[in-house]
Amino acid sequence: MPPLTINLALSINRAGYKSTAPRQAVLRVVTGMRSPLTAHQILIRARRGYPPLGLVTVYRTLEILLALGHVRRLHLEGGCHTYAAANASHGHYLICFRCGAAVEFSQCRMQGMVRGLARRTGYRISAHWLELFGVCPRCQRSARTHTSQQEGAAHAHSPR
Amino acid sequence: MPPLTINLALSINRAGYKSTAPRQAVLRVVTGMRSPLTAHQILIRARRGYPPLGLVTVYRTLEILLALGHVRRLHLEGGCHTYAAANASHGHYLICFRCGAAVEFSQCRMQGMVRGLARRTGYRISAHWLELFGVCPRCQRSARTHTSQQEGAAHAHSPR
DNA sequence: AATCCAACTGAAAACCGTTTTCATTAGATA
DNA sequence: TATCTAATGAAAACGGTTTTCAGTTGGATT
Repeated sequence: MPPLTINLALSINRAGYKSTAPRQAVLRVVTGMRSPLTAHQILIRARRGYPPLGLVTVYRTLEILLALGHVRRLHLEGGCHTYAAANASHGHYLICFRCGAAVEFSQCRMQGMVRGLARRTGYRISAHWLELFGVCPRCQRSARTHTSQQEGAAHAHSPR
Repeated sequence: MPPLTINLALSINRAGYKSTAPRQAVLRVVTGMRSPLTAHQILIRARRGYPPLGLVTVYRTLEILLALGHVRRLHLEGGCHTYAAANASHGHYLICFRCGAAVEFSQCRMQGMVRGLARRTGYRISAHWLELFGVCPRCQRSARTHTSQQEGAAHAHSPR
C-alpha cells in the first residue's frame, strides 16, 4: 500500500497517533534500515537519536507500523523476530542466513497450487507464509576469503 | 523418509538412543496424534500413560524426532510452536486456524520461482518455509451452526 | 500563553515457551 | 550382578515480548 518514499511520521499522524520524540526516533531507524532488524537492534540505533528511549516504546511503535502495513514481521528459527520495512503490497522475503539481509519480492505464483490444494482438501485457504533462505551475493563473496563474517543485521539462525 | 506406519521406538533405538518409559510415553502420543500439538499438549497426553513425565523430556524427545525427521515443527504467530508427525519427505502444512488441524502436502511447485529469484538477486537459495492457513471443512461446517468451536488441537493464532 | 486530559512514556515486573544445570535414576552391556 | 553412561525431572535460568503503573507530554481548548 504505502509508496516507496512514504513519510511514516505523516502516515501515523494521519492515523490519529501523536507525534512524539521517542516515536520519531524509532521511525527514523525504520525508514533508514537496509535489512530487517530485531526490536532490540532498532532500540540501539534509535537511542543514538533519543537516548532515554525504552524497548517497550519500540514494540509499541512497531505494532502501529505493523497494523498500518508499513512494516512486516519476519520469523526466524528460535522464536526470534525481525522487522522489515514493507515495500510491496503482498511481500515475501528472501533472507540471508549469514548476515540477515533480505530482499522483498511479491510475485509468488501460488494461486495454482493453492487452488488445487483447496479442491483436494476442502479447506478454505486464506493466507500463507512464505520465506526463502539462502546466502546473499556479498556473503558468498566474503565466504571465499574469510571463514566467517558478521555484519550489521546478523542474528540469523538457519531454518530447518 | 520414514514410511507411514513407522515404529518410532524402533527407529530411535536403531539411532542409538535408549528405550525408556518416559520416551515411549511421548512416542505413543506422537504416533497417535491427529493434528499438530504443542509440547505442553503432548506432555498432558503422555502423562496419561506415564504420570511422572516432565516437560523437559518432551522437548528432548521431540528434538530427537526432529533430527531423525519423524516430526516437523510448525510455526504459528506469537512465537508459538506446534509439532506434527512427518509423513511426506519434503512436507509443508495447511493449517486450520480455527482448530489447528493440519494436512501435509509435498508438491510445492516453487522451483521455477526460486530459480528466477536466484537469478535476479544473486542469492544462493537453499531452503524455504511455506505454510498455508485456512479453515478446515469440519470447522466450516460447524461455523454455520455455532458461533465458535474449539476442538482438541486448537491453539492456532491467525497469521498476518 | 495557560489549562487540561487522554495519549504516551519508561521502569519494573509479569509472562511464557524453551533451555540449562544438576543431582539422581535406570538402561544396556560386560 | 556390577558398572558406566545416557537419560530423567525439578528448579532455575533465559530471552523475547507484554502488562502494569505512576509520571509526563502533545496538542486541542480556552
